[in-house]
Amino acid sequence: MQEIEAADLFGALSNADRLRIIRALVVAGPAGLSAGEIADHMAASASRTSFHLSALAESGIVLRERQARSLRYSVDFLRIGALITFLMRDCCGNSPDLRACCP
Amino acid sequence: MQEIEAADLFGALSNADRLRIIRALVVAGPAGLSAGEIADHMAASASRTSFHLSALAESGIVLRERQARSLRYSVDFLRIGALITFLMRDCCGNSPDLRACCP
DNA sequence: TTTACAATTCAACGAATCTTGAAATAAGAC
DNA sequence: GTCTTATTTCAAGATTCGTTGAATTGTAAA
Repeated sequence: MQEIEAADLFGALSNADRLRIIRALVVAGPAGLSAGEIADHMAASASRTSFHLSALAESGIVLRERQARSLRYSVDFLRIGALITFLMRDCCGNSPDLRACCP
Repeated sequence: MQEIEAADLFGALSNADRLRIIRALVVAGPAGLSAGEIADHMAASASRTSFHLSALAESGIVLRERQARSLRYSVDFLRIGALITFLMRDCCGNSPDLRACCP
């Protein structure tokens, strides 16, 4: 992963609303959640939720698929895993100090 | 770690210049680098480098210590480790899918 | 085809971020 | 003390981000 791509992914994670969305999607599992369910979960407006979902989808952290009238979102674990790998290996030199801090 | 704190840390990582600074500091090891050495390494102006260093220091990802006329910066591995732990455990539910993606 | 529902897009605005170059601060050398 | 070096801070401008509410698109049901 290149630095610019990693920076974009970190940018997608740099907002508390978006972190809460990701957590909800992880709990939901592979089936994911609809945009409306996510908005309910966050007690946020539809447009605000959609704004954040678009940021996550554009970065590739979440996947989106139409299902009848709803759009279903789910987490892309491969992408998050690639980001963690970047942080530990490419960015932080796979340092023993870091490994020790991340059990 | 709380969501807002994690979001701030991700924000500190959401810039390619700052990722390059971190990489240089990791390579430099515990001794760290002075602000001037970092600016040379990045081929960026002193003020621009200082702006990004302040962002990293304020988030706590890097530590700063005066040494004669220089300010010496170094990485705080504990803080990065705590962020990775948040991402894998608190945010992503310690999912086996994620563990599998992050060897 | 009309109606209702699900979700996004748009327009507007304020807030935050990033860059640049000039000015100010901090610390040591002379 | 003055001078020099190292770094930050300031001011200005451009860009991007986040929120709100209204308008729009897409899909299915009646």
